[in-house]
Amino acid sequence: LNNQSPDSRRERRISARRRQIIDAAARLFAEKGFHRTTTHDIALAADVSEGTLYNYFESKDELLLAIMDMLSDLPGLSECYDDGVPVDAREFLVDMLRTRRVMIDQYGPMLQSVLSEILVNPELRKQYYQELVIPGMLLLSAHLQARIDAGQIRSLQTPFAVRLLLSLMLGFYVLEVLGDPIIQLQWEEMSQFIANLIYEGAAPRPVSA
Amino acid sequence: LNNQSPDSRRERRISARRRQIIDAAARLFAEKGFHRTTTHDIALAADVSEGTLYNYFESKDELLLAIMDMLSDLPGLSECYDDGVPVDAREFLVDMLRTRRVMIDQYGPMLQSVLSEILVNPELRKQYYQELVIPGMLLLSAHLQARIDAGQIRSLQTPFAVRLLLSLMLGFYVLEVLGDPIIQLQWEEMSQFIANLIYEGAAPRPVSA
Amino acid sequence: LNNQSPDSRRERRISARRRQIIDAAARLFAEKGFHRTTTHDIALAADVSEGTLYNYFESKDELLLAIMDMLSDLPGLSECYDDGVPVDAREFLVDMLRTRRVMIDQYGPMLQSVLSEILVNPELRKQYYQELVIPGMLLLSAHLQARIDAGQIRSLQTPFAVRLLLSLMLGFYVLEVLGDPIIQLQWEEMSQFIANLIYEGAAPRPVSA
Amino acid sequence: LNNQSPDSRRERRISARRRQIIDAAARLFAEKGFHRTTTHDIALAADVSEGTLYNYFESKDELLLAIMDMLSDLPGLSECYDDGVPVDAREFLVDMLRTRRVMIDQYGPMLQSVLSEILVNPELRKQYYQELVIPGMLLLSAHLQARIDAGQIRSLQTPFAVRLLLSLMLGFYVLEVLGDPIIQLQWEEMSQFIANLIYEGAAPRPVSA
DNA sequence: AATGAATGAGGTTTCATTCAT
DNA sequence: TATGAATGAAACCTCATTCAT
Repeated sequence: LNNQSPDSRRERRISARRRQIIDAAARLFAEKGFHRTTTHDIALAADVSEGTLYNYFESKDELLLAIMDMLSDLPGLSECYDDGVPVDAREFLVDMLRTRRVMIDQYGPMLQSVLSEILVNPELRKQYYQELVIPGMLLLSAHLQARIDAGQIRSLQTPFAVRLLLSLMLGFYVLEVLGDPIIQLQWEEMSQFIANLIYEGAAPRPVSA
Repeated sequence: LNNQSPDSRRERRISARRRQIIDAAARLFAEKGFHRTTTHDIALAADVSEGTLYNYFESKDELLLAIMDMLSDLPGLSECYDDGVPVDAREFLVDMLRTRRVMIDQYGPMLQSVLSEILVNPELRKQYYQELVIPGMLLLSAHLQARIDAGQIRSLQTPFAVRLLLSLMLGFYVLEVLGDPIIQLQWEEMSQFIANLIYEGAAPRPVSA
Repeated sequence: LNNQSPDSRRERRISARRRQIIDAAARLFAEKGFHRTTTHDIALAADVSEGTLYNYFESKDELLLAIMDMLSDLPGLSECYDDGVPVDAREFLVDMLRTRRVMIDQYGPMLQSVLSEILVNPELRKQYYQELVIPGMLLLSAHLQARIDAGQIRSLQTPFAVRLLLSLMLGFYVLEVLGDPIIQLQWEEMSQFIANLIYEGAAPRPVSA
Repeated sequence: LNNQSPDSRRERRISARRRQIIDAAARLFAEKGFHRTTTHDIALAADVSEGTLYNYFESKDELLLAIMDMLSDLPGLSECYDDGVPVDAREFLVDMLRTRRVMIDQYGPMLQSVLSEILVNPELRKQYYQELVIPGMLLLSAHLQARIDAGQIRSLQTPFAVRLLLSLMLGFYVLEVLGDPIIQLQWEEMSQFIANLIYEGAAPRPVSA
């Protein structure tokens, strides 16, 4: 009944251990920052010895990179727009914001620590941009194009539009981390508002005759 | 002709020294991050001795706080919308983005180092939110209201709108730090695009009869 | 046909394993030094697991002692002078140097690692002196005496002569490890020269009338 | 009366501190070996803090290199044969061995730790050979040639002779470290014996008619 | 007021050894 | 018997801070 090859069991154990360490580290990094978190802290939180950390990761820096890799492996990114085109454009925006919220709830801590380091680490920055930002923009770009082709939104310069949306989400994320209550508590309402504004514009409504 | 009181000269000298140290620190913090920058590095860059640093700042942490204080003293924030209301709403948005660009060029390094730490330092976060974000939102809010009152934009929920704009700028800033070429090189065109989109909306244009 | 008692087979297997580990260790110790060689390295080189090392040796230190024991078990030392006395004294010196060369080729790495540690480990030093140096000196002493008795060399203070010869060989060994090209490449010629010099002396040759 | 420039005082203080640390380190390295000596030990023995060590030396390895450099800066080497040629050849050998003894008493600990590492560290080995062994051989070579020219010793292949002498001294040094009582206690007598043997040879003395 | 050498607590990392499988 | 993941003590090194000059 031992129908698992020992190798596969071993691999799963190793991968579970890695995950256990990464999760502990990401949480602590988000709470106190990468540099204020000691390897001792991580070992304690992950319930392993400090030595064991180094059986799974070459260095503390590697641990941060591993966290970043997890972020870029997110199945989420691709799937989150995959429900097909049919919904109308306004709904699409709301959906995007909603999905993002879910992902933040799940991967927020990882993003937080990574983002903090990225801002001040040119090397990491480059890697992050290549592995996360560019793929994200490509996906978003394709979706926008599909909307345009479907006539749901007017033709526009997608590179600019993509940056608009991405910046918006990044900015919301930062505001959320900063503890802004509106973002935290009225996310749904705000999503509706944003979607509406972007769809209809801020210009005074022409008095329909 | 020594019409300056010795005290005021002394004060100015002290304040110049402080500024010299803060500038050096902010630059290094932005380049390598707060934690990877040693007090030795700062002393070298500011062309003073390490001991002197401690005559002007109680600790390295204090230095970061001083940088943050400089950011919140920026006259810029208030002035940048002060040209009065007359310009039309679309132009207002473009102006805002343009002004932001100028400020980033000037205060970018300070913001970069502070933002990085804020993401992972709850205490700093709170202070930053109170001293920088809230005042900024209030200013923006007032301006928006003025536009609404002037009939330049339609009535909308200002708290949401304010967060939209702020997030947008924060997000742009992060994308810029990340090295996104479009943001860096086509800022002017992109500003026009954004202003337009927000003003007119993304909905397909009704074929005017 | 199983004419070996299981015990003896087992013993031989154990002893072969020990030898396999010792050889790997000695090689690595000579290459990188005792302290820069990890038990992990040894396990890898000996093609066993780290755990297995500890089934055969109590500790890493024990491994070094085992290497030293191998050196003192060398049959070589005693045999190398055993060809009897007949050859003339000059030839005896050349033989000695030649034999030494062969032994170095074989046991060099072991000697190298042991010697390095001996220089800085008083305990080991004592043991090495007792187990290797003294027996070696006794052997050499007996041989010299035999030569003297045979009238092949003049009567001299053997304790001093023994130290002269031993030091010479030790010194040559160190020079060889240091990479001196003359020692490495012209060993044979040099042996002849040394033997000659010691036999005949460095004094100007009396012009034979 | 402060007739010393502050700079020169500072330099001397720094250089004294360096020496103080090097001496402590060399002593400990010789006693326990490089690897068994901790930076903590060194700091304690040199009566400075561990941090201070690193104000004077980049790393523990650098400390070993500094010790080696001191050995090669020895004025001794060149001076020790400088008394001119006049003394007879036998006396020259005795002098050489005597001088060596003095130098060992002074620099022995340094040599001990360096030699131990050299045996198992190829990089160090090369440097040591270039900086210490080769210059030493050149000096010795010149002296031998002078003796030959003066007719005090017969013509011989100096490269071989040089290696003979050097090996002899190296070997004696190792035997001394090993604690051999004859070398330690009867050095003078032994020197005489060696000088004699090498000068006159081991061949049975022809019965002078 | 300015200096920079000295400090030592504390960080990251290594590695000999153990032990459950 | 063989394995190799887990361990944790201890090593090397850094750096914010102090203080005598």
